[in-house]
Amino acid sequence: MAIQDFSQSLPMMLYRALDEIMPKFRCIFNEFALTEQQWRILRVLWEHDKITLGRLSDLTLIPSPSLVGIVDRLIKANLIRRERSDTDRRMIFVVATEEGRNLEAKVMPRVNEIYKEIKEPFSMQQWGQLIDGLDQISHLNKKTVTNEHKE
Amino acid sequence: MAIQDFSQSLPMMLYRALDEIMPKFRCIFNEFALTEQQWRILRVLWEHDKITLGRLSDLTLIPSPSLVGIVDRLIKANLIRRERSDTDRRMIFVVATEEGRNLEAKVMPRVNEIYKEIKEPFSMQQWGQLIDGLDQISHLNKKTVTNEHKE
DNA sequence: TATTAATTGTTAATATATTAACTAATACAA
DNA sequence: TTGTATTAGTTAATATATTAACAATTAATA
Repeated sequence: MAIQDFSQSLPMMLYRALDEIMPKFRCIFNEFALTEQQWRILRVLWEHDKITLGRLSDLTLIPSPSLVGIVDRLIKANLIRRERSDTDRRMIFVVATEEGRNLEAKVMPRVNEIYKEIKEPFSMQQWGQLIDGLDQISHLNKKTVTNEHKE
Repeated sequence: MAIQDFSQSLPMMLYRALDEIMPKFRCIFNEFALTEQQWRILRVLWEHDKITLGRLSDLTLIPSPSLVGIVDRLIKANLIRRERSDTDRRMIFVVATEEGRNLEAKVMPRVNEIYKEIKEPFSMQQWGQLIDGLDQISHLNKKTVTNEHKE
């Protein structure tokens, strides 16, 4: 017995959950003239002083080709800057400008407020189960729970 | 205490889960020269003989402006067709062609196979908790539902 | 009935996703 | 060292998302 009802399939449930919560956040981002992807990059830079484009792509889940343009626009907005590595000239670091860093104190409280609203109706156990389930999904290929036979 | 670690926030957990599972499905879609969105539309039409663009947008979670072009391309591929309503000339129905309907028997078994793989490492209880959690997220604005239901 | 409001779908402008191909720099092996 | 493979980032082409504005149709109301 596989997927019966499309609307109840895992992918659509995930998409629908995002479809429900992200507009709430995007309202805030728009107030600060940020797109969701731009915010993700700043959000990571608030936790990492200096980060390569590759790692930034991993942490934001923004594909490298998209990252190029998004970073360009953030630079134009004077919120971040590029910095080529001296040791490995292939690598490019991204750093938040002071203006970019200053945004954290303005945006985060608003975002945390919404986040709290979303989390509030859940019991601590329910929430934990949800996060654990999602975590297991996103590690399907890593922790091989199934058999690993040799030949 | 709100969001501490960006990577562990609900939105990023949801995005990461999708990022893990969707490429598996997209491989199959590509074999049939379908994009993910095109597949969603066909998937809905296999459950509904005739459906308006508005409702199709709701069920596929594809925004109306995007739907226009996606439907155009599906028509060009001879998989669906438009049909203007006689009773309310604002509405446009979308219907699968025979070629579109025939795809179901070819694609669904492959998709179900992947779906089973994803679901397999979960206990029935774990899976139920995950789906219930996602369902509660996507109904935050509608109604506060207590879990424990469904037969 | 004339006017206004709401609904359905579309167009337009900009930003991002997806896939493939490509450049430059580095690592590595013969 | 030379040749090759790998890595980090970019460019290109096409498809989709987001937001706003718009046209056509229907519904609602004075």
